[in-house]
Amino acid sequence: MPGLRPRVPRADAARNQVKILQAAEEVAVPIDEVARRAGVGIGTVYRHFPTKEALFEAIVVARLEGLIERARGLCTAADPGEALFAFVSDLITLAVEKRDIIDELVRAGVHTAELDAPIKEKLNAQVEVLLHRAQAAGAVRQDVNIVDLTTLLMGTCMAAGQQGHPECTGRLVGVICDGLRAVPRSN
Amino acid sequence: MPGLRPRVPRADAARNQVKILQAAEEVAVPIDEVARRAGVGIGTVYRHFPTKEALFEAIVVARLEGLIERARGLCTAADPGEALFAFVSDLITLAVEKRDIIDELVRAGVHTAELDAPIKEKLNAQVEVLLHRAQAAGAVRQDVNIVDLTTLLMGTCMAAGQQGHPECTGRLVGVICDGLRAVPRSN
DNA sequence: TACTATACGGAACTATGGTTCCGTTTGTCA
DNA sequence: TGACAAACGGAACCATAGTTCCGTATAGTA
Repeated sequence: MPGLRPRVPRADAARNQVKILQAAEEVAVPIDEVARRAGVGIGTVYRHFPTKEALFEAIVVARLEGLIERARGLCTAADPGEALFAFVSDLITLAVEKRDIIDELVRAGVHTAELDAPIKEKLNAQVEVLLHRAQAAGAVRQDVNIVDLTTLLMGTCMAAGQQGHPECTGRLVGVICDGLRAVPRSN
Repeated sequence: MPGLRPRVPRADAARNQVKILQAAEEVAVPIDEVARRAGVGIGTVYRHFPTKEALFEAIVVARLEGLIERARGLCTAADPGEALFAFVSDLITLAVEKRDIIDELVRAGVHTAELDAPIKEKLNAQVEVLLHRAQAAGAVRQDVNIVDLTTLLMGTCMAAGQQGHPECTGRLVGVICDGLRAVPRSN
């Protein structure tokens, strides 16, 4: 049963995989451009990632994993409210810094929806923990749910990433966090 | 000087222009699909709009004009705060309803940035009036500016439009408006 | 060092979708 | 009701960008 073989990759292959991933992070689309920047041939890119989508997905997954980690870390913070707000702030700041990828993703067509579900689920679950803790502590209004929160965050990340006004970041975070803190009104 | 001729279009041409515009509103991309839905030939689409971009731009401009109108109407409302919040609410609701166009626009590649500048400027100016009035009335925090506001709105429209959760709309609007109302904190 | 599985490079191919062109049709007007 | 400018239809064309294929190069190993 050859399926059990660990499949040790050749050294150059491992190196190239990293180069490709890095190149794709910095560039906007065309595969041959990614190849060029990574200093490899097109064929090599395809050897590592069967399809352009797969390549992007790999990048996104890596990024999401980072966020999950961040969220997990904040779950045990002393102040649950501040923990959630810190997460919001980090996320949006990151989106602004790495705007090319964000709007690549957006433009590449709402992969958001199709993307590897399990990882999104994991992130969602982790953020939900943050949200619930913050709500339990009375730091965040009761009426918002995880879907509301992620929608709000997704949107702000996209918008903040697109139009290049990094100086707004702080205020955007401020408005959103204050909005989350507020007591719901009737209107 | 033939340039002064009013250029009266033929009746069928006028009719087709409308059909094309309507078809393009409902569909996602391909020109030939737009043509099919409009019940005209591809050539006809191109007779009316020199390029695909021009077609989309025409739609966006029309839509923005509607928003400008709406904003203008709200400028004289008795309660400046509520006027701004009403605008926010309308805008986001509209984005959710017409989500196909929104994310078409987004996906079509941040035309947002390139788009016919004057009309954007006009909308911006009009919304700015709403914002300033609301701030003067003490209904909205002083630290947000027009760029912050539009970024926030753009983002929420995109996100709300994309992932299809219309039931969140109300809460999103709520969070944002409350965030705008809040007094800025130091953190 | 020789051998081979693994990996590489990139030309060629394909699919998609925008745009052009021109022969045909039709609205308008005398 | 001609006559003709205006408008139409859609096949053909072109560009872009993703993907395949296969001959060549090389890391790893005996």
